Amino acid sequence: MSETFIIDRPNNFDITQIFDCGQCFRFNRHKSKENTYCGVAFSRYLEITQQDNQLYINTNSDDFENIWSNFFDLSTDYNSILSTFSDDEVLFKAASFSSGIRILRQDPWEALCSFIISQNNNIPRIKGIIENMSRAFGEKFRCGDDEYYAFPTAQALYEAGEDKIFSLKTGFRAKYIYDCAKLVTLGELDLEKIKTQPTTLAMQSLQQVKGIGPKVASCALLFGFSKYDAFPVDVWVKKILEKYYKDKTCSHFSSQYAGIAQQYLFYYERCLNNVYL
DNA sequence: AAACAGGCCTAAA
DNA sequence: TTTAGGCCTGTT
Repeated sequence: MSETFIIDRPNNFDITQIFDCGQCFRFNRHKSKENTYCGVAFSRYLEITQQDNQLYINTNSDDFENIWSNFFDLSTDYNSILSTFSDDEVLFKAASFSSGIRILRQDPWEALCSFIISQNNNIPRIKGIIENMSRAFGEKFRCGDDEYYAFPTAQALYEAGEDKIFSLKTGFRAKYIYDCAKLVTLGELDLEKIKTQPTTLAMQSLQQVKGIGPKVASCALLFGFSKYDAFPVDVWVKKILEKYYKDKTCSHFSSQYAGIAQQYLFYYERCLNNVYL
């Protein structure tokens, strides 16, 4: 339980970039421990520390192999992806700056639900809602002496009902969350099937649901379904396109790694604007 | 106090 | 097919 798994000199791995680039909402910098992030994913609690070019993960080798190796997308060579961006000066600069980012392989339902919550919302409040929602409807589990809550299943939210979801201050998103949870529970929205669909089709499938538009769908696909070619366009990316790519067409970002490019640009531009200070 | 936040829906041109 | 308001809530 209290084993520590160590990775020496991880490639393209910066826990600050990974957890602050806005792709997931349940991990935060540890209150007191330096260089440590902690959070919950896949019904497990994780603490991860990065210092002196080493990674310390509080997990046993079974969970590392079965859960976290996949979660952190360790089998993907980000340097080779990054090198495909070398013909775009702005992008290559952004990518070099953000080269420690990895696109987490999050649970599809959690990613989808989280990005429904994210719409017209700010990150601290998104995190708060998700935490309260997990506390209210997620399965409780223990890690050491402490208790944590898994992200609620679609079925748990469906059974909770729209009113209880609304009471968590989700506002107008409550009915979107409820409807989506219902569809997933009843098998009318098949996330496993969507995982196998090409991105364009997967986008259409998700956008059948009211409350899921292009931004929410593409974020869910990128962060929850590992669709690297999904290209979320939010207010920041709009600004970036205006600022650096005025003369380009949108097909400029249509490679199989467009989503990763987006994330590099997104993080880079937000750092330029001191969003993370 | 009014505007805004990692959008989306609906109604109207 | 594109465009303007409105929307829950919390923060500034």
